[in-house]
Amino acid sequence: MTMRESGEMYLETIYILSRESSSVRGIDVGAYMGFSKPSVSRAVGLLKKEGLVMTDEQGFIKLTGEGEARAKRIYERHTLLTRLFIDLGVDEETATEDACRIEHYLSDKTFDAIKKHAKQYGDK
Amino acid sequence: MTMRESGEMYLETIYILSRESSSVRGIDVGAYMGFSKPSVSRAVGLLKKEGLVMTDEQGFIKLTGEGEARAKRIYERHTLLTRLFIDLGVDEETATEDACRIEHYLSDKTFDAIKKHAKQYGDK
DNA sequence: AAGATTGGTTAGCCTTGCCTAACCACATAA
DNA sequence: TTATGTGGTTAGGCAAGGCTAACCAATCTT
Repeated sequence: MTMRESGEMYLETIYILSRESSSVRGIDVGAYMGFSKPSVSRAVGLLKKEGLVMTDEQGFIKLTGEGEARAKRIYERHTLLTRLFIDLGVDEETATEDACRIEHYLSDKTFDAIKKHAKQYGDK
Repeated sequence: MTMRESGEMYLETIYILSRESSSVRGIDVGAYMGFSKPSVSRAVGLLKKEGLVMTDEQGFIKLTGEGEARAKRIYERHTLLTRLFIDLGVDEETATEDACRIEHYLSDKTFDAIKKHAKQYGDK
C-alpha cells in the first residue's frame, strides 16, 4: 500500500507526540486525532508493514528513520503553510485546518516554490 | 449528501464541457475524467438529487443555477491556483495537477487571502 | 484473591467512489 | 427487417478508512 492522506496524518501525529513524550501509545494517537482505538490499531499496523513505524518492548510506538523523514516532510508543510496563511491574514484556526488538509496534496515541486516565495515574502 | 471532492470534480468537468458544446453527455464527462459510464451515471444521479444538475428532454446534462455557481467557484480556484503556481516557477503540468487536488480543500477565507495576495504579486 | 480499569486487537459494518459485466433502448446500416 | 453500435442504467464487487461491540491481557484497588 502506498502512503495516503490518512497514513500521513497518523505519521505526523506520532511525530508530534514523540517530541513531547517519547512513550507514545496508540491510545494517545487516537485521543489526539479524535479516532477510535481500533482505527489507530489498524493504521499503525499498516505503517508497520510499510516499515515506517515500530513498537518497542513495552509496546510504545516509534518512528523508523524512513518514518521520521516522511513525518518531518509533512510537518514542515504543515507549519510553513499555516504560517503563510496567517501572514496572508487568515485566522489561526482556519489557517491550521486548511494547511492540515492540503499538506498532503502538494507535490514537492510546488511546495518548494511556495517555500521559496514565502521566504522572500516573509523577509521583506 | 454534502458535496465532496468527487462531486466537485464532476461539476467542474460538466461546467468546462458546457462552455464548449452545450450538449454534454455522460459519456463525454467520463471520457474527460477517465471514468467509466456507470461511475458517471451514478455521480450525475447524485448531483441531480442535490439539485445541482438536470438533464433536458434529449438527455443532455445541464447545470442548475446553484450547480453552476458551485462549479464556477471550483473552477476559479483551479485557474487562479494554477496560474499562481506557474508564476512561482512550477511547470504547467505540475501546477495544474496540484491545483486540481487542493482546489477542493481550501476554505473561502484562505482562498480569498491567497487571491488578494496573488493580485498584488501579479500586479507588481 | 476478586473485581475494575486500561490499552490493544479482532470481527464485522458503513460510506465513498471507483470498477466490470450485463442489460435496455434507440438509431443507423445491411 | 434484422443486426450492429452507441449511450445510459442496474447489479454487484473492491479498497480505503472510519466506526462499535466484544474480547484479552495486564495492572490497580479493595
